[in-house]
Amino acid sequence: MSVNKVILLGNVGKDPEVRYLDTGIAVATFPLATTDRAYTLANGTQVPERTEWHNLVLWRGLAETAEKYVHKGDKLYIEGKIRTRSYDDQTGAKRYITEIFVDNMEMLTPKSASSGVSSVQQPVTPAQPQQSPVTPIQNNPADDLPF
Amino acid sequence: MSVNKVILLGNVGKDPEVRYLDTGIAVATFPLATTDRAYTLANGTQVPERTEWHNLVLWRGLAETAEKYVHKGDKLYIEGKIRTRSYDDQTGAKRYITEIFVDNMEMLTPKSASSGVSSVQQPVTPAQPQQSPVTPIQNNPADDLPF
Amino acid sequence: MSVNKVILLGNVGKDPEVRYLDTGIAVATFPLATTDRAYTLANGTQVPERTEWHNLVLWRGLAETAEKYVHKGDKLYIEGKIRTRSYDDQTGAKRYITEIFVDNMEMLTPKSASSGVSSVQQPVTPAQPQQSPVTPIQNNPADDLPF
Amino acid sequence: MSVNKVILLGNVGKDPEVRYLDTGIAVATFPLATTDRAYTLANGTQVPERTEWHNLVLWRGLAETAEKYVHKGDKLYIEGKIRTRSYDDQTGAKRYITEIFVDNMEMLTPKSASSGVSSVQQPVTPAQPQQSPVTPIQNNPADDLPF
DNA sequence: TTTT
DNA sequence: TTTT
Repeated sequence: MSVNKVILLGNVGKDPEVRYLDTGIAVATFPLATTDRAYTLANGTQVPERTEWHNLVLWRGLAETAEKYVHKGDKLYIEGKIRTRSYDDQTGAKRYITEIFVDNMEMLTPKSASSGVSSVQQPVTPAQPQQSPVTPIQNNPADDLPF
Repeated sequence: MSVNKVILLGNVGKDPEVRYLDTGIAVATFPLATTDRAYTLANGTQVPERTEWHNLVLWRGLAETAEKYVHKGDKLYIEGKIRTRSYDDQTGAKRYITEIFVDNMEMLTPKSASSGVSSVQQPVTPAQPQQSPVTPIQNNPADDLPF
Repeated sequence: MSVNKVILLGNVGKDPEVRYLDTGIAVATFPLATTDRAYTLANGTQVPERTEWHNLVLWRGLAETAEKYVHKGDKLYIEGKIRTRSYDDQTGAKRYITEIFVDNMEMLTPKSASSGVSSVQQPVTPAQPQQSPVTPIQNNPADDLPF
Repeated sequence: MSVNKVILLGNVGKDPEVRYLDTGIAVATFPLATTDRAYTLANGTQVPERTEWHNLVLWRGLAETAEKYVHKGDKLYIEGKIRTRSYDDQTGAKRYITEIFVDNMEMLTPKSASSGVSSVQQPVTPAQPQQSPVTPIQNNPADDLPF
C-alpha cells in the first residue's frame, strides 16, 4: 500500500567507492548531481541554477557493474528509493543521512566518451575504502544483511 | 539535462503545518510515511517491514489545498523533487535535512473517511508556527523567494 | 540505454479476465481508467474532464493476485511498460493495440470497500475466456513465452 | 484522484514534423524508440531484444524547441501522459492510435553530436505537413484547442 | 509520526 | 468500462 520511488538523471561526481561484505556482496556508493535550470519568476526575481547532490548506494550486481563501467563525469539515469539512516557522529550525537538505494541504472555516456581510462590508472581499492566523514557507513550487523 | 523526480504514495503522519511568508505565499510542511513490505531472502533471512519518513514541503496553491484538505492518517500520492538544505544547530554545527518539494498531489482518502473534524478542533496557527527542532526553517532572506 | 516506464493511478473498469497458458502461467487483463481534471485555459476555454482507458496485462504472480483481489471499481496504482502489438482483424487488415505490461501493483481500495463479493457470485471462468473483439489475444506461439 | 504518467528514454526515429494551428500554436510529432534488453529465462528460453515505438506529441513551446533542436537519432528523456484517440480510416472504420503527450523533455545528445545539419538541408514544411497514414491527424475543431 |  |  506504499510507493517510494526516485528517478534521477544527472552526472556522477566521483568514481564509485566499492566495498565487499564478508558474504561477498558488493556495495557501491557515489554522488550524483542534478541541476535545476535557472528561471525568472513572474515578479522578475531571478532564481539561479541549483545543483543537488544525491548519495547513491548500489548493491550486488549493480555495484559490480558500477565498479567496472561508471566513472566520474558520466551521465547516468537511475531508479531507486529514498532511505534515511542515522549514525552517531564523533560527539555521540545522532545524525541523519538520506541515501538513494538504486534498483535500476542506465548508463548514458558512450563508452568512448567516458573517463574510464583515468579510473584504471587510479583504481578504487575495494578492500579498505576510506569512509567519507560526510556519509559514514558503520560496521554494524545490519551491514551484512544483503538488502 | 537533468531529472530529479520523486514519487511517493503513503500516509500522512501529522496534520500539515502551514505558515505564510510576508509576501502572502503559503508554505506547508508535514511528514509522509512509506512502508516497505517485509520479505524473506533466498537464504531464509527475514527482512522486516520498514517505514521511511519523508519531509514534504508544499508551496502556494498546493500548500493551501493541504491546509484545507490533508489530515493526519490520509493516504496521499505526490510527485516532487529531492532537496537537501543545511542549517546550523544549537552548537553552531552545520546540519543537513533532506526534504521533498511537492509539485503534484492526489488525495486518495475519501472525504468521508478523512480525520478532518479533529483538525478543525485543533487548528494549526499559521501566524506563529512553532518550528520543530528536528526540521528548523530559518528566517533567512531566501524564505521570501517563492520557489 | 533505454527506459519505458508507465505510472498509473486510477479505477478498474471490469473484473480481471484471467487465463492460463499450457505452461500454467497466468495472464490477467483488465481496463484501468484515469481521468484528467477539467480546467479553464487563460483565454477562457473550458477543457472538460477526460477519461483515458488503459489495457493492463499482468503475468504470473501479479495475474494471480489480480484474480483474487482486484475488482471492478477498485482504485489501483501500477507501474509498467508500454507495449504495442499488432493483430489481424476479421478482414485480414493489420490492427494495433497498445497495452500496459504491469510489473508492480498497489491496491488502494481497502478490502472492506472492494466489490469482491459480487465477483465471487459471478466468477470469471479462466478455462474458456471469451476474447473481446476489441482486444483480441491471438493463439500464436509467442503466447507461451512467459514475458 | 488519478495519475497518468509516462517516462521514456530512447532515440528519436525521425526529425520532428511541426505544424502550426490557425491560432499560431505549434504541434510537433515524432517517433521515439525504446529497446528492451535481450534476456534468458530460468528455463533457458531466449527472449530477444525488442524495440517499442512511441508516437510523441508536443505542444507550444516544447514543439518549438523540438523543431529547433531535436533530430533523428538523438537520445531523449521525456515525461508525458498516454492518450488514445480514434479516427476513421479510408473505409470509414474506426481506428485507434495511442500517443504520448509530452510535458517535459530533456535532450541528452550533446549539440556537437546531433545530426542537426542534415535537418537543415531537408527542412520540415510546417504549412502543409503530409499526414502519415499510420498516425493521421484530423482537422477537427478540437485541433484548435491548445491542450 | 502514518498505515496494513 | 471506472471514479469524483
